[in-house]
Amino acid sequence: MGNSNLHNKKSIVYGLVDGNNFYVSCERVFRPDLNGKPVVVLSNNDGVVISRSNEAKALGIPMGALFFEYEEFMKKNGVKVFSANFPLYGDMSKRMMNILSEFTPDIEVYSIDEAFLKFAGYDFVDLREYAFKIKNTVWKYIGIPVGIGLAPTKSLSKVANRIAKKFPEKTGGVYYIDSEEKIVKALKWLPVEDVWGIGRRLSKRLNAIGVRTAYDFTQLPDLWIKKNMGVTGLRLKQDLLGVPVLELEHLSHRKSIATSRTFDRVYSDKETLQEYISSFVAIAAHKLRKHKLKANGLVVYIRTNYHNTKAKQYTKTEVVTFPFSTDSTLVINRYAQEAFSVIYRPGYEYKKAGVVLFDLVPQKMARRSLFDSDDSNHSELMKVIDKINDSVGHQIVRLAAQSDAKKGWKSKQSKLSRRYTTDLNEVIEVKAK
DNA sequence: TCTGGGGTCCTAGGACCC
DNA sequence: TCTGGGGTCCTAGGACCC
Repeated sequence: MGNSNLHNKKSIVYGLVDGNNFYVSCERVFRPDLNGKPVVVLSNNDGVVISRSNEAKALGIPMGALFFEYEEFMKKNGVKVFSANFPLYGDMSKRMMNILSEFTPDIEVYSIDEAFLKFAGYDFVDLREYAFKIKNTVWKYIGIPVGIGLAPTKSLSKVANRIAKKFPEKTGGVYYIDSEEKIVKALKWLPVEDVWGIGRRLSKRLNAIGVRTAYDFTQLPDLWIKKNMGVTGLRLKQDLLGVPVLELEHLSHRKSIATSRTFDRVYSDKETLQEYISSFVAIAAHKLRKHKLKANGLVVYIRTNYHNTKAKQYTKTEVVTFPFSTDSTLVINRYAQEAFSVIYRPGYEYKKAGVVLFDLVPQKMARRSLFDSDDSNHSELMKVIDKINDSVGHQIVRLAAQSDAKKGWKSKQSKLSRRYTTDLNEVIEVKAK
C-alpha cells in the first residue's frame, strides 16, 4: 500500500518513536499479570499520578491527579499503584534507544521515552513496513509497546505519532504522513493546543483570535507569529507545512544537571536545609562525574509552598560561578553552602529546594585554576566514593553535612517496585521448569 | 498532612564598549 | 534646540517539553 509515490517523494523522512505510557509499561515488563489492568505510577513522595495505563485513563484518572484524593477510588477500582522507580525506567530507556539505533545511524534521544529517527537515503525501503519492524523488535526484545509516526519533518512526525496512538486499531500503531493531502488532513485534525511547541499560554491567545487547529496556525501571517512567538514560531510554521527546518539535535553533552525535591513537609531551620543542599550536591556531582563532565557554576534555590496561599511566600535563587571547573562534591558543596547562606531567611516555611550545575564542560577541557594543585578536585577520593556508592546502588558514603535516611531525607516511596535491571540484589528470579 | 523532577531555548533589558 | 548608534555580553524570566 502507498507504494505508488514511494519513489518520487523527498528522500528524507523523520520518525518519532515513543513508548506507550512508558513508566507503566516498564513496570508491566516485570509484572505481565498487570497487562490489561489499570495501573498508575506516582511521583516522588507519592504525590501525584505521572503515568497511567489506558485502563486507568478510561477510569477517568487524570494526569497529575493527587494521590490522596484518588486513593480510595483506585482501591475500589482495583488500580495497581507504583511509586516511581526512575533507575528502572532509565535503564529500560537506554535499552530501547540501543535497539532503535540499530535501525538508523541518525537518532536523537529526545526524552526518556522518545527518540527522533532520521531516514536519509532509504528511498528503496518501504518505511511503513520498516517502522512495523522497529516496533515489533522493541516489543520482542524488551517488552515495551511503542507508537511510531513518520513524516517529512520533525514536527509532522510528532503529529503522525499522535495519530498512530489515537487510532490504534486503524493504524496498528504506525502512521506515515506521506503526501500533501495527508499533511493538510492531519493539521486540520489536530487542535492547536496539541501542537508540539505550543503550550497553554499560547494556545489561549491563539484561541482568542479564532485559531483552533494546527492548520489555522499555519495560515497566520508571519508578522503575527514573529511578534507573539519569536523565531521559534516561524520555524514551527514552516516545519508543520512540510518544509524541514527543525534538524535532529545531537547533543554532545547535557548543559545542566539539576537535583531538587519537594519536601514531604515544610522546614524552617537552617541546618536541615543545609543538609538537603549537601545531598543535592552529592547527587548532582555524582551524575556530573558519571557523564565525565565538570561544572563551571551552580544555582541554589529555596522556596516556600506556593500552593499554600496563607503562608508567607519567599523564593530566591543564587548563582555562583566557580574560579575553575570542578566535579568535586566537596568543592561544589562549599560554594553551594555559601550561596545558600546568602539566600536563607529565617521565619519562612520552606517546601522545596534544589541545586543546578551549569556551564558543563568535558573533563578534558576543564578550566584549571591558576594554582591548581593536583588534589584540588579530589579526583581520587571521588572515584572511591562513586565506586562504593555505585556498588550498593545508593548513597552510603556521604559528606558529614549530608542528611541521612533516619532524618527523613529519603522520600516517601511506599509502593516501589524492585530495581530489577540495575541492582544485583533485586534482579528478578527466574525459575527453570 | 498531601500539589513531581529534569531539561532546553529564546528574549528583553541593562551594562559596557567604541 | 532635540536627546547617536551599533555591537557584545550577561542575566532574569518566560515559555515550552516529557
